[in-house]
Amino acid sequence: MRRTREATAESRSRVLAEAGRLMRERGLAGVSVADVMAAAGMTHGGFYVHFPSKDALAAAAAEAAFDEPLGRLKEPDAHALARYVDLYLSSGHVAERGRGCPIAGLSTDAGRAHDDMCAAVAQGTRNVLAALADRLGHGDEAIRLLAVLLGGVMLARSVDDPLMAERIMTVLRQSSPVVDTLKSGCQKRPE
Amino acid sequence: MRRTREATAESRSRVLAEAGRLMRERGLAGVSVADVMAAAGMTHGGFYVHFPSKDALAAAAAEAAFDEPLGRLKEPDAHALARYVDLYLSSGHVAERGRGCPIAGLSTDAGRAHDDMCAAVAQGTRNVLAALADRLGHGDEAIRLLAVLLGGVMLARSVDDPLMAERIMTVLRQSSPVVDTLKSGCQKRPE
DNA sequence: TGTACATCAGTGAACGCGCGTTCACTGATGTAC
DNA sequence: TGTACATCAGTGAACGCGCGTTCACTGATGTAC
Repeated sequence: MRRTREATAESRSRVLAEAGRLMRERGLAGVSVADVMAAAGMTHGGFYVHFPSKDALAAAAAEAAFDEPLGRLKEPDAHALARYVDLYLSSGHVAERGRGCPIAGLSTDAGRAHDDMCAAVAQGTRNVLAALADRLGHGDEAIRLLAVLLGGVMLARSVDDPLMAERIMTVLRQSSPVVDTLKSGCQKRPE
Repeated sequence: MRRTREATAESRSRVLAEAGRLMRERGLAGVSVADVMAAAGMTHGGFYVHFPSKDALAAAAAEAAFDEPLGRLKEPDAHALARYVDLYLSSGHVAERGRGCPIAGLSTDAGRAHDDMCAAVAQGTRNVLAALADRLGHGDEAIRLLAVLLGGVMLARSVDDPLMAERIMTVLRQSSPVVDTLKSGCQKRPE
């Protein structure tokens, strides 16, 4: 049955959010259109009202998945970057792939997917780098910081052991590159 | 028709090598048993002579994929670590996923796969960390170095732009953490 | 060493299942008057 | 504002395709004598 325009928009948002979560958890190929629709509280037939294909959903969901981290990085107060780094290098981030960094959760799949999803993740990644560079006042520092964060979480997930993951997070939080970067970041944007 | 024992072993090796390459390029779900067998010069029916299931192949291929990088890290001469880092932070490594680091190419899939592949990648990752720690004389330094390497290649692949990838590689090669780590590595094992 | 037979690596057709996509249908919403 | 009709979001069955796996078969290899 037909829904209100508002309800339709909410349906589409739920589909996007659940797709973003499930894709990060199970991978694009590991999630079916029916899975996503069921998670959003619908049946699979209605999917094509919202998206022309599964590939189009993947691209839109990948783009949408960057909204949350980019929003956090652009919060006006001075500690936004420190919070971002603390949350990134946390055991919770290692465990909760579905709600974690979309670069860590989607970039491997994006490289193998159709052009639209690949472009969405590439643009999102550049946006995160740009937001970090804005905070740090230096593009090279943004690259250094994001490499450590991304590599740290990938490494901690790869070892598949909570204790080892915690150690990796601790070492990287204490490591000079991250701390130095954060210090210089706070110096540049003390507001 | 039956083959010699040697030919059978070579067939199995070819299947493992091609599976490792294709899985890193296209992902586990993106490669069919028939694809792997065709790449190894056979038809799909013979697959089950060598492996009981596709999952078992994934685990065996993941384990085998670590042989090459671990071998390079354990070469006796003093520059093995420097060569490993130079090759890791190179544009060629960003582009050639099929022959690149198995952590970068397989860990995302491993986290979603059955236990055997997950365990194989986890063990391989720990072995790489141990080999780096042996070279550097310090486990924490191994974590810091591998995080930068892994994160750098993931980031360069994610932006999907050869020029940006080259910039990321250059920044990380010049960055103090990697260079410092290498310096201390050479000091500890000058032999 | 030579011979006869059993073994088994690899072939290619077939099966069954799940998935992306399509489609006829439903009934509440939106709109024209 | 109220009414009649057109629209369309969502349902659930169906289709076709690809994939993992099985199986009967082939013929060269390995082995027992």
